[in-house]
Amino acid sequence: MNFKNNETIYTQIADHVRKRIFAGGYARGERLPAIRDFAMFCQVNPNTIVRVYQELTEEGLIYTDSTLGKFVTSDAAFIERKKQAYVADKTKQFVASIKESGVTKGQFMELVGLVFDEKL
Amino acid sequence: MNFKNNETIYTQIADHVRKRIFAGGYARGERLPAIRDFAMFCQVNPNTIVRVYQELTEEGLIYTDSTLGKFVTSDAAFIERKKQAYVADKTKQFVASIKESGVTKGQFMELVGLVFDEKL
Amino acid sequence: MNFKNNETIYTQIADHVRKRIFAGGYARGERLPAIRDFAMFCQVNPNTIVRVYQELTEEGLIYTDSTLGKFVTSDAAFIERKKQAYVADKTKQFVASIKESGVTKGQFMELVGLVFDEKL
Amino acid sequence: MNFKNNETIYTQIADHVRKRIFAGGYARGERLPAIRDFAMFCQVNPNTIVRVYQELTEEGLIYTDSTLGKFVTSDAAFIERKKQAYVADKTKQFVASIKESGVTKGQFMELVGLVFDEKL
DNA sequence: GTGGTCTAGACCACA
DNA sequence: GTGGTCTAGACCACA
Repeated sequence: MNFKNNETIYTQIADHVRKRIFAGGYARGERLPAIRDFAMFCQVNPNTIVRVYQELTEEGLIYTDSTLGKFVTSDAAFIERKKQAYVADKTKQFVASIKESGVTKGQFMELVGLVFDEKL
Repeated sequence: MNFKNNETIYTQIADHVRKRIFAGGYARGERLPAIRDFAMFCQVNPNTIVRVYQELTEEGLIYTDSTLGKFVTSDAAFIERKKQAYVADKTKQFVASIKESGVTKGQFMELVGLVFDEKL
Repeated sequence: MNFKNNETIYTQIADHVRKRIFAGGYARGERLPAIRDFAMFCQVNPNTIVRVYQELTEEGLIYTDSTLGKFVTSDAAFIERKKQAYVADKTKQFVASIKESGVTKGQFMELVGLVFDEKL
Repeated sequence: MNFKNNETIYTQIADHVRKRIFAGGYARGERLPAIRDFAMFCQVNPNTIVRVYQELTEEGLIYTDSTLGKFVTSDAAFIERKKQAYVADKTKQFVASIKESGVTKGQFMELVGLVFDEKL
């Protein structure tokens, strides 16, 4: 994982896990990586991962089965709703931001399409 | 101006000014708000604005006429190039990030279109 | 460190560190003094050192390992190139300036030689 | 005249005049440009030139004949002594500074020679 | 303890 | 009034 400078590390990792849950990379009910392992993998202090899991727990995406570890919620509909909300929210923020630069819809939609297909 | 928590204030303001230059809201050659005035307006310390203007100066978007103030560069082609690069870059980052959540191209393009037209 | 009046403190310190890197006094890969320590040593505000390190970071001479500190780049060839450029540049500026006073080459070269050997 | 950022304008102008006196570009006894004219030429506030002339007056290089203007001293020996001192002093400062970067005498003398002849 | 950001406010050069 | 530098010091994320 490479981290950006201008955003806190724990939010970057939280976002990464969230999206992986949305995409099914962590399936519903699946056990998440142990804090220490994940910290090692990210080359990050375990406290940082603790904070990540806290945040996702507050959102209801994961839960703790004490001693067994952290698990993705098994409520598939809930995950789907969160995913739709997340994507819509991020997209609104991004599009609102990019529109401030005075780009036209045509140019922008074309750009998004090309970028999605990794042709640019 | 309302600031987000998880991003530094100076980058948020810098981004705002940058986009306004791209959109022509600050025209080429136009004088930018004085540091102290802008700081008052943003309810922020003057040093924070100093940093914003420093960053934009390094990018070549603005320049200083000491004692007269800060001005947008008058090189329109340069601004246009920077704008294209900015929009493409931000879009690449955003789309790459959003794809991690497992969204399909069809859904996403439709969403972007609706959001652009503020129908959502 | 004694500072001259007519040049900003941060440029004087930056220049000092830069030259020390060139001379190998801070070896490649070596950790630089912590911001607060260096500030104490120079009897200067920590923010001033922040600015010094920022400048050297932009030049590529040093980099940050957040929480571990600041380090000299390990690219020896890069340092050498920067050194040659620095010495040539400063020398050009100085010689051009001193020539305006109407000194002859002979006198000047002799003077430089004596001064280099600290015989004057 | 182009001014550097990191040195005050009045010292830059003062240095320029000083060196021109040393080189005979302003001959001994010659009248210096009127404050307003010189200010116009430098695109600078008249107060700045006032300060320049003050400094040179304190050094004894120029004097004021009230109502007639500012004149270069007619004491040629004095000017010569000042010139030697100036060149020696600046050279000492420069060489001491450049030696900190770890350059060898041979390299440096060769560089100075080339630069003096504008072959580099 | 490490760096990064931000504030409140002073003082300077220049116009 | 304009920007530039600097200080003293707080608070934050991360290890």
